[in-house]
Amino acid sequence: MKTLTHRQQDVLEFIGQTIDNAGAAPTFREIAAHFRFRSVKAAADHVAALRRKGALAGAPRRARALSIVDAADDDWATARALGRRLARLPVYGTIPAGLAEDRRQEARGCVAVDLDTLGIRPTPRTFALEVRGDSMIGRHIVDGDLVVLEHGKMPRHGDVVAALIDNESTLKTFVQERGRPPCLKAENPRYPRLHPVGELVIQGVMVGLIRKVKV
Amino acid sequence: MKTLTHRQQDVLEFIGQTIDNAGAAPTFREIAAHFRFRSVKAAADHVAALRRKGALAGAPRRARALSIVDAADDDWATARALGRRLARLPVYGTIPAGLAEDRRQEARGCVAVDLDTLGIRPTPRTFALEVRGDSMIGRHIVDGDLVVLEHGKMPRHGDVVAALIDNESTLKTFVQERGRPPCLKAENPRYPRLHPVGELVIQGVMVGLIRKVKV
DNA sequence: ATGATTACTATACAGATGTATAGTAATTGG
DNA sequence: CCAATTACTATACATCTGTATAGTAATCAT
Repeated sequence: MKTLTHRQQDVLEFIGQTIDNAGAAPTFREIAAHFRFRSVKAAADHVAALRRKGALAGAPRRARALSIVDAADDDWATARALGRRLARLPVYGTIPAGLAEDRRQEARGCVAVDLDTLGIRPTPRTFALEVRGDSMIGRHIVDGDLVVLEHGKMPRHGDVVAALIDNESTLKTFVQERGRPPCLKAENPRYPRLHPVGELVIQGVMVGLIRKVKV
Repeated sequence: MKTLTHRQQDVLEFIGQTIDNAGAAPTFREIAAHFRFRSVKAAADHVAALRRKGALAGAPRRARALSIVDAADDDWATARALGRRLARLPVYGTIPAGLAEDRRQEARGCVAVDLDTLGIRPTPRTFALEVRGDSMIGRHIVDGDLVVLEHGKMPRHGDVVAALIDNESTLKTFVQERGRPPCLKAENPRYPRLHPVGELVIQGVMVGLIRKVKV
């Protein structure tokens, strides 16, 4: 990655903020107006420099077609194709068994999650679960945490999964030891039960976590 | 929500896909070309209808400035008022003492965080810190977690704060007992030291946490 | 010292783009 | 039946927008 100058970072940040706030990239003249450039070319030059250094992507000759290449990525080229997107994930208290079509009806609310931040690809079966209780305290998941899960994903040994037990969604660790049938383990000594997987439905595999701190 | 006609849903879907793929909304002429309209007005009429019904937002008279109002929401009107906002927070490995102007130079990268999700108001002094080590394991903050902090906020008893100790940012719990000077406590029995607050700089108070699960 | 890069001013232009007017045809609700 | 809505065609226009040419000045590495 080529280093950006201070000014170029300012311009990049303004473009990013405009995309986030207004939903579309600014024009050269809008950039020039913001920085009080008297010439459009100044903005165009900066954008050209940011393009050359790989920080900006998007087809030329098109209005407002700029998109940011995420600075957190090591490889600018691969990130260029992405372009940040937000997903609105339904939040459940308990997940109904089938996870049917009318999920929104059952959802308690919605969370907007930045997908690049969590590093996940969104599927229609990605959802969030508000954690109740401390059954997963051993994995440092506490009451009130928002766990992002993916439905239909194959769980691997050690993955945290949501399972329907006693008509309630509970988080458990998926245990798969060779020569034995897979089972679920609670990460709290107060809940030492092992549940065989065959008898229950695994509703999702954990891919991320969001914690709000009450202030 | 007013119902959309089939054709309007087609147009809406095309606009959404273009935004996702190309990073910017299509122009009226691009919409017309895709649907093989011979007149630009056809596309303009559709967009006007989608605007009227609340499915599309964005300033008029501006090129490619359309943005989709999320269909997952029950009430279009409320969703429009919300307008999701993202903040780009700089991510630090270690925070320099002063938290000076040229923060970006020191930042390791950027994370986009949805503010409504974390329930915080962004300030220019909001930043993220990637957690190294397990000094806060007692508060269920583990290695690799992304802690969102606010600089300049008054810490209260029990708040998690970032402090500069031995030229490195460390997370500690702020302890304020009456009749005693405030001090910092590590939430790990292996680091039992208490640091008096007067001798060091508190760089931020924790307001949120993001955890990516490696899959 | 010299060429390259950065960071601009000033002006200009072709084509892209949103918007408007005028009309046609089909469908729908009252 | 009639008015409103949908779904377009055809043409036109002002202005928005990206790009270009021609400079100036400062910094920096060779």
